[in-house]
Amino acid sequence: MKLEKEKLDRREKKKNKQSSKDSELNGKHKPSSKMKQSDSRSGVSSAGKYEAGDGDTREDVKVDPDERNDGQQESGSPEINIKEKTRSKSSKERHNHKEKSESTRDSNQEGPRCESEAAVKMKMKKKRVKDDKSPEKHSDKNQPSERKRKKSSSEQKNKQIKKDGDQKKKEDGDDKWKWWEEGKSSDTQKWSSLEHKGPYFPPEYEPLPDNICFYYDGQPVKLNPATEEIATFYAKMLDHEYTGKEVFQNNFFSDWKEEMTEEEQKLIKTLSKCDFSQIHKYFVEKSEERKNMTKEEKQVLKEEASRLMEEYGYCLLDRHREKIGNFKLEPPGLFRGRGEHPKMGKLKKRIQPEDVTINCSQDSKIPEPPAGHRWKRVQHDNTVTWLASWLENIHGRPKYIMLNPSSKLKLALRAGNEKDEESADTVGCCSLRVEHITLHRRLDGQEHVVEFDFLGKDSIRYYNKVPVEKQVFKNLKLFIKHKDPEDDLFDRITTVKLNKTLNESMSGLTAKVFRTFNASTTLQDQLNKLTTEDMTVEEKILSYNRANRAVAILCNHQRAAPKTFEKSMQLLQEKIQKKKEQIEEARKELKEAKKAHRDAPSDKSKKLLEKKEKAVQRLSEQLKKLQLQETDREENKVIALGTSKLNYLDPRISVAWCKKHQVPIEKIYNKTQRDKFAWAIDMTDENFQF
DNA sequence: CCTTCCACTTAGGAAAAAGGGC
DNA sequence: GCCCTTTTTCCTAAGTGGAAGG
Repeated sequence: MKLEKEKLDRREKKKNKQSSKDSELNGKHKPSSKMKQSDSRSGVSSAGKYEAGDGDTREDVKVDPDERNDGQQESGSPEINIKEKTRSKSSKERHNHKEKSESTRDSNQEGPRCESEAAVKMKMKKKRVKDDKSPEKHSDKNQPSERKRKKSSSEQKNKQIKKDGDQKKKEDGDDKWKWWEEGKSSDTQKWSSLEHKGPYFPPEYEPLPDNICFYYDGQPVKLNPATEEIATFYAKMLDHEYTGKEVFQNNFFSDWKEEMTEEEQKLIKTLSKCDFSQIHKYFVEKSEERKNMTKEEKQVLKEEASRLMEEYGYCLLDRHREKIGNFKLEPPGLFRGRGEHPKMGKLKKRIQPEDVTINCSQDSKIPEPPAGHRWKRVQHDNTVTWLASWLENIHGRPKYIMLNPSSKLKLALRAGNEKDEESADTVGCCSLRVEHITLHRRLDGQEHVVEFDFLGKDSIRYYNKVPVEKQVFKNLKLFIKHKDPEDDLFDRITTVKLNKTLNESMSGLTAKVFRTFNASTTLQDQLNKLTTEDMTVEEKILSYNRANRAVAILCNHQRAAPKTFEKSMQLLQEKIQKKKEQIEEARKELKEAKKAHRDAPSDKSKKLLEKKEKAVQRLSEQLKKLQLQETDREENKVIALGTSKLNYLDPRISVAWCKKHQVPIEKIYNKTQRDKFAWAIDMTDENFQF
C-alpha cells in the first residue's frame, strides 16, 4: 500500500504543477490534491497531460506527443489534429502499422494520412519486428531488424498445418481446442494465424419519438439527433446520485455544449434550465416494458444475442475457434469513473471504424469495415494478442478487443509441461533462480506479491503467489534488476551490496518459500483428510471449502467481512429456525398419521403415513443442508476463497478430488472458472497428485 | 537512472439470471 | 407466477510489468 502511495504522491505533485496551467485555461476543473484515493489513482494515468482537456477549450489542449487522439481525425476536432500530426510519428511506430504494403493490398488505406518518410525510416529502426513473421510476406520494403525470439517447433508445426487445414477450420473449431495438449509456444509470438470479423458496432442512435421532448427554460426544444443523443445519456442517469454532483454536471455540460449546433449553443446556456424529466420518464417506461416482456419475446432477444455471438463472438486463432472476450465496442455514454473522479460526466464518444485498428494475420480474411467506412488501419502483429484497438477519448488510453479467459492466450497457469522440460531441471528453495519468481507491486488486492513458478521436488511444478513484507519485496526487486533469468537468486545476493536487513529479509523469504510450498500441498492433504466416502455431496463440499480455507488461512488471505454478512447470516438462521419448526410440525402430523393408521388401517391412511414420513425426511435433509451452509458461511466470514481458488491453487488438485469423490465439478467451480480451468478439467484424472 | 507507453490483468459495480419461498 | 435474495455474468475502469524513451 505504501509503495503505491508514494508513487501516487509523486505523480500527484506533478499533476498539481500541471494544474496551474489548467486553471488558466478553464479555471474550474483543477484537480484537487486532496482527492480521495480512488480519485487520485484514476487521475494517475492521465497525470497532467490530459487534464487540460477537461474544459471546453479544446484548442489549448496540451496533446501528448503520442497523438492519443489519433483516430478522431475524421470524426471531428480538427484543431487537435493539426498539432498532433506533427507529432504523430512515434505513436505510429508503436502501433506498428505497416502502411505501404497494406494500403495497396487491402482496401483499408491510410488515405490522407500517409506517413512521412521520416516515419518510415524510424520504423525501419524499430526493434520490434511485427509483420515479418509470415513467410508469405515479401511486399514489405522495410527490413526490420531481427528481434530476439525463440521459435519453438510447435509454432512451425502450426504454420504447416494451417496451410493445408484452412478448409476444415469450422469443424475443428466446434470441439473445444485442447491447446494444452500441444507444446509450449514461444513467449513473443502469440499466434501464427488470426482471423476475425472485427468488432461489433453498437446500434446507431434512435431519435426520440416526437411526443417526447427536451425542455429548456420551460419551452420544448427539438434537439438535433447528435445533441439529443447526449441528452439521453444524461436523462437516463437522472436518478443516480452522481448526476447531482457538480463535477459531473460541469463536465457533462461542457462536453455536451461542444457537440451542439451553433444555434443550440446560443439557446442552451445553463444546465439548470435544462429539463430532461420527460426523456427520463420515457426511458424508465421503456425499461419497465422490457422487464415485463413475455417469455417468447425474451426468447427472441436471446436468440438475437446468440446470433450476434456466433457471428462476432469468435475468432480463428491458429485455426481454432476461440471465444472473444469483448467483441462489442463500448457504446457511447457519459464517463463514470470510480470514486470522486475528476472526469466524471464527460462524454465518452461513439467509436467510429476510423478510430479502430484491426490486428489479424496477413493472409486472413480482413474484416470488413461497416459500409461507407474504413478502418484506421490494419496491422498484422503477432507479438500481441489483441484483435482490435482504439483510443478512448476520456484519458486517451488505448483499449483493446481481446480473447476470453478460457482461451489459450489468457491462461495464467500453464498446463504442466513437465514432460517437455529438459531432464530434471528442478530446483529447491535454495536454488531458486531469478527466472522463477515474478514480483507484483499489487496483485489480487494484495501488496507486494512474489509469484513463484518453478519445478520443485520430483519435477512437480510449483506455482504460487505469495504476499511478502514490503521490505522483502523492495529488496527482491532491487536485487533482480540486473540479473539474467538464469542467475541464481540467492547466490547473487551476497555479491551485491548486501546489508544486514537484506539478509534478514532473505531468510524471512526462505522461510516463506517453505511455508508456501507447504500451503499448496495443504489443499491436497486437507482434502484427503477431510473427505470420506460416506459423506453426502453437501458434506463433501463443506470439506472442500474447509480445505480451501485451510490454505487461505495459511497464506493469510483475509478479507473484510462482507457488508451484508450479518444480515444474510441472520436470515439464514431464521430460515433454520423455521425449518426446525416445520419439522416439529411435520413430526406431529406424522405421529397423528401413525396413530390413525394403527387405529384404522387402510390404504388411504397408509399412504398418508408414507407421505408424512417423507415430508419429515425431506425437511430434515433441508435442515441439514442449511446448517451446513451456515457453518460454511460462518467459517468463511473473514476468509477470501476466490483468490486462492482462481489464482493460487493448481486446479488439477480440485479436479482430481471432484472426480475421485463424484462431486460434480460445478459445485466447486462456477462456469467462468470451469472455462478458465477447462484444461485441468480435461487432462486431470482422479489419481492426480500434486 | 527515471518516466512514459503499451499491452495485458484485475476488479468494482450494475444488470441479468437463478434460486427459493410464498 | 410473483417477489425477494443471492449468484453469475457483463462491462469497462483502473492497476501493473516490462520495454522504450529521455
